[in-house]
Amino acid sequence: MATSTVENYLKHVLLLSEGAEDLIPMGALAEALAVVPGTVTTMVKALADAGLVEHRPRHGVRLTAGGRRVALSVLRKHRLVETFLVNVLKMDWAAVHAEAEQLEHAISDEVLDRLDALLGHPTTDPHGDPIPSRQGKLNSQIYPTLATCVLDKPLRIVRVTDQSAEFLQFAEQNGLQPGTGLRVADRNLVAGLVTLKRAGTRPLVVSLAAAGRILVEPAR
Amino acid sequence: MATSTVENYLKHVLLLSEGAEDLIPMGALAEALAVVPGTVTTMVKALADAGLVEHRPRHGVRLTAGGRRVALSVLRKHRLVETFLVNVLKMDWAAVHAEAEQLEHAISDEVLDRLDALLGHPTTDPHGDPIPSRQGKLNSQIYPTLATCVLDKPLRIVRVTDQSAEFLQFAEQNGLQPGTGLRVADRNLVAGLVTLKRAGTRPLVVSLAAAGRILVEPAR
DNA sequence: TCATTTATTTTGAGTAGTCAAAATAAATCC
DNA sequence: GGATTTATTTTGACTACTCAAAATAAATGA
Repeated sequence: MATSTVENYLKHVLLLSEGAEDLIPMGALAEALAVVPGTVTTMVKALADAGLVEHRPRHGVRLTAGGRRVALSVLRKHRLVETFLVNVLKMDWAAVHAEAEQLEHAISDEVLDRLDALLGHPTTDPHGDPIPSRQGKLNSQIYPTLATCVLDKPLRIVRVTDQSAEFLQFAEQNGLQPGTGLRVADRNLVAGLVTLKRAGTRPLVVSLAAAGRILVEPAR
Repeated sequence: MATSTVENYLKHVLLLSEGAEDLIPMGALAEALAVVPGTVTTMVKALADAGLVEHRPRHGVRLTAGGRRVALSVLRKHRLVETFLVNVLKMDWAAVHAEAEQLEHAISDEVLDRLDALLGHPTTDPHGDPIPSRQGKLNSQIYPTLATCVLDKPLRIVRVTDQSAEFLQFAEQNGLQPGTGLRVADRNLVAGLVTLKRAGTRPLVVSLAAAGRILVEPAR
C-alpha cells in the first residue's frame, strides 16, 4: 500500500496536469505540496523507482499509468468524502476540503463504494469538481470562466476551482455556487474587474483573478 | 497534534487498563500493538517525556490525565465510526473494526460531533462497547459473562468483547449479538464447555473461553 | 558569447518510528 | 541462596520522510 505521502504526491501531480502540460515542473509540485524543492527531487526519484511516475531530470514529472490509477483513486475518495460531508453531514462547503485531505487516505474501497451508493453515485462534488468513476474515468470537460465567457448571456455556474476556505466563503456569501444563474454585465481588462449580475440582486464586482476560478456554461 | 502512532499507544494502554490493573506491563502493550518490546520501551519513554504516560521502569505504564483524555477521544472516534459503518452504511459488524482503526486517526472533532448527532448520540457501538462521552466519561460497568453468570435464568447479551472478525462472524452466525435473549443451560468447568439455549433454536455449545467474551445482564 | 538569474539536484543532517540482538534486572525454582 | 527463566531495557542499525544550504545546469539577456 502507498503511504499517504506517496498518495499526496501522486494526487498533486494529477491535479497539476489537469488542463496544463503533462510534464509538471518540480518547483510547481514542491509549492503544491508545501515542501522544499530538494525534497520533491528525492521523493520523485523514489516514486520513479516504484514505477509510479516518470522523471525527466531538470524538466519535470509525469504520472505512469499505474501512478495515475492510484492518483485517481485518491481523488475519487477526496471528492466523494467532500460530497458526503456537505450533503449528509451538512458541513460548510468551505470547511470540507481540509477534512477530506485527511480522510482520503484512511478510507477503504469498501467504505467508499457504500458511500458512493448512499450519495446516489454523484458525478461532481459540492464545488462542481468532477468525481472520477470507479473505473478511473475523469470528466475533464473544458468550460469557460467568468473571466473568458461571452457578455450579457444567461449562464449557470458549474464549478468553483479554488479550495481555499476564504475564497469559498466569499463565493458562498455572494451566491456564487454551482447551479447559480447569472450573467457578466461588464468586463474591464485594464482595471482587471468583472461585473456580475444575478436576478434580484445588485451587481457584484469581482477581480479578473477571482472570475477566472468560476467555470460556467450557457444557461437553459 | 498527536501522531496516529501516539494515539494508538495511548488507546491500547487505555483498553488494557479496562478492568485490569492500572499499571500495564510493557510486554502486554507490545503484544497489543504488534511491535517488539524494545520498541515499546523507546516509545513509552518519549510519551512520558511528553507528559502523556507515567513510566515505572521494569514495571509498566499508566496514562496521565492528559494521556487519558487523548485516549478517550480516540476511542470515542473509533466506536462512533464503527456505529456509523454498521448503522448507516450497513456494513458487516465483523469488518468495521479494521476500518475504524484507520478512520479514528483521520476524523476531526467537528465531523465527529455531526456523526454523533446523525446517529442519535448512541451510548454503545454495534458490539455493545460503551462510547466515551464528549466530556470523556466512559461507562465501565461490570457485567457477568456467559462463563460466570447464573444458570437457567433469562439473560440478554449486552456486549461482545472480541474485535476479531472470525469471532464476530461466528457470533453473528449463531445469533450471539447485543440484544439477543438466551439462557445458560449447562456449564461444565472440567470439559471447559458451556451450553446455551435460545428460544426456538437447538442448544449451542461453546468453549468457556468464547463464553467469557460475551457479557450479559438479567433479561426483563 | 559571456554573465547573471532561475530551477533543479546534491549533500549532510534531523525526526519519528521500527527491529534484531545483546545486556540487565527481577522473579521463580529447586 | 545461587541458578535459571522471564521481562525489560539498551545498543546499533534501518526506512521514510523532511530541511538547509551548497553545487550544478539551463535559460535569459546584454
